[in-house]
Amino acid sequence: MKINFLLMTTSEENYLKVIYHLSLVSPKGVNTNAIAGMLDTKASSVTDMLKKLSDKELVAYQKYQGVTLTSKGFHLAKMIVRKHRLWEVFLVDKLNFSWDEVHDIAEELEHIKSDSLINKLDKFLGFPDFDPHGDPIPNADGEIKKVNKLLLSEVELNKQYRCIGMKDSSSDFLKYLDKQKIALGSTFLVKEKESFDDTLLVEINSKEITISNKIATNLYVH
Amino acid sequence: MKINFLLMTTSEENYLKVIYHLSLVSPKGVNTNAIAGMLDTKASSVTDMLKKLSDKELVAYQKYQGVTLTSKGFHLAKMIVRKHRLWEVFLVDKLNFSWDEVHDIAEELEHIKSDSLINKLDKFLGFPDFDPHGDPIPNADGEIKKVNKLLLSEVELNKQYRCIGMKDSSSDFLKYLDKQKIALGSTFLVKEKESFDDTLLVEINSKEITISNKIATNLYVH
DNA sequence: TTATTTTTTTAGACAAAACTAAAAATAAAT
DNA sequence: ATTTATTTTTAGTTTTGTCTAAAAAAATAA
Repeated sequence: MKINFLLMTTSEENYLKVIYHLSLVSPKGVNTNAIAGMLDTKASSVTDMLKKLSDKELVAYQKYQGVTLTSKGFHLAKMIVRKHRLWEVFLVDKLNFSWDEVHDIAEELEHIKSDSLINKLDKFLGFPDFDPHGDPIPNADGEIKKVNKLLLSEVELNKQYRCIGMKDSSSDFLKYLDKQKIALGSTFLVKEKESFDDTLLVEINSKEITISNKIATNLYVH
Repeated sequence: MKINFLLMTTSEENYLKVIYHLSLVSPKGVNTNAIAGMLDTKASSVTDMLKKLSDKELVAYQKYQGVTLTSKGFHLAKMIVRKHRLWEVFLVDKLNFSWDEVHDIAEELEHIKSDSLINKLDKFLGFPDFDPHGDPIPNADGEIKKVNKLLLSEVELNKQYRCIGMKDSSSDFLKYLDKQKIALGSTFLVKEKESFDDTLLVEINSKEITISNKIATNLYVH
C-alpha cells in the first residue's frame, strides 16, 4: 500500500495507536471515553483530535457515533505498532533490558520517523515475528503472523502447551512471571483444575506450581 | 555531578546543544543571531527561550550580552551530544547506514529520555570514544577524550598522518570523501604543496591524488 | 561625536494540544 | 413515554513555542 506523505505529530500517532488497539476489541466503533481513558486525557480533547484525524482521512468519524480507522489510518497504526515492538525486541535482545522495563522507552522510540531506520533495525534483529511479550510484529507491508492462541484457563488437562504471550503486559504481572520463572516458550502441562475457584495445578519446566485463575486468564498458550 | 531532575523539552534540548557547539568557538558568550541561524528560527524566538533556560539556571543570560552555559547546562548539553554520537555509532556500526545518512536520524534519537538506555547502548557498542565522523563521545560523566589534531592543510611534508575527523560533516563533503575512498583512519602523506593555490599532492592508501585547499582545511589528521 | 546600521528585545498574535464548564445528544430507567 | 443519567460535543481558556512588527540598545562609520 502506498501512503501519501503525511507529517504526523507524536500526539496524532498516539491517538491512532490507541484507536487501533481498541478497535481490535470493538470493531464496530471506538468510544470517545475509551480513548480518553487509554490516553489519560479528557473526552473533549479526544473530540478535537478526532476531527483533525478525520480531516486527514485517517479515521471515519461521525459525531456521537464513535470512530473507526480508514485503511490509511489502519496501515499507519500498524506501522507504529511495528516500530514499538521492534524496538522492544532490540531493547531486550541487544541491550539486555528485562521485559518489564522496555515499554516506556519503546513508547518514545516508536515515534522516530525513518522508514529505512526501522527496516534496517528489522533486518538487524533477524526479522522477528513476535515481541518479548509474545505480541506479533507487523511486517513492512503491515501483514501480521496469526497464531491461534488459547488462554491457559481454557486448555485441556494433561496436554503440553507452550507459552506464547500475555494478555496483560503490565510490569507487575511480568515481574510475577519472572519470579515463577515463566517466560515466553515455557512449557505448561495442567494436571488438575480445582472446580471451586478454578485454581490450576501446573507442571512448568518440570516443577509443579499452583496458578490462580487470574493468572491463567492472562497467559496465552499454544 | 548530580543534576536535579529536569524535564527538558526537545526544543530546550536543541537550544542547549546549539549553545554548546557555538560556545566552543566563542566561549565569551554566544550571540542571539548565531543561535537563530543554527536553529533556523527568528532572533525573537531565541530571546524567549534564553529567558526560559535562564530561569532553569541552564544558561547565564544578560540582555544584549550574549549567553553562556552554566555548569548544569554544560553537563546537560554534553549528555545530549553523547546521545547523538552514540546513536550515530549504532546506526553506522550495527545498522550499516553510511556516515552521511545518520545525522538527521540521530537528531531525533538524541531526545529519547532514559539514562539506562544510553548507558546500555554505550556498553553494547563497546564504549566507543569517537563517532563515525571522528568527533569525541563524552562518557557518562561528561568527560571527553582529547586528541591534538591538525588540519591536513597545516601538516609537514613527507610525514605520515592518520585521518581522525572532519571539521565540516555535511552530506556533500562526506560523499566526496567516499568517492575518493577517504575514511576515518585513512593514511595521508603530503608529497607536495602548490604555493600558488595551496593544492596538495597527497598519497592516500598508496595512491596519489591532488587535494584542494578547501578539502585540506576540512580534514583533521594526527 | 553624532549619525547610521545592525543586533537584540518587547509587545502582541497565532497554532497545536491540552483544559474546564456548560450544552446537546444518546442511552437507561422508571 | 417521560425522566434521569451518561456520554459526547461546543465554547472559551491556557501553555508552549513560534511568528511579525516595532522599539531599544549596541556597534560601526562618517
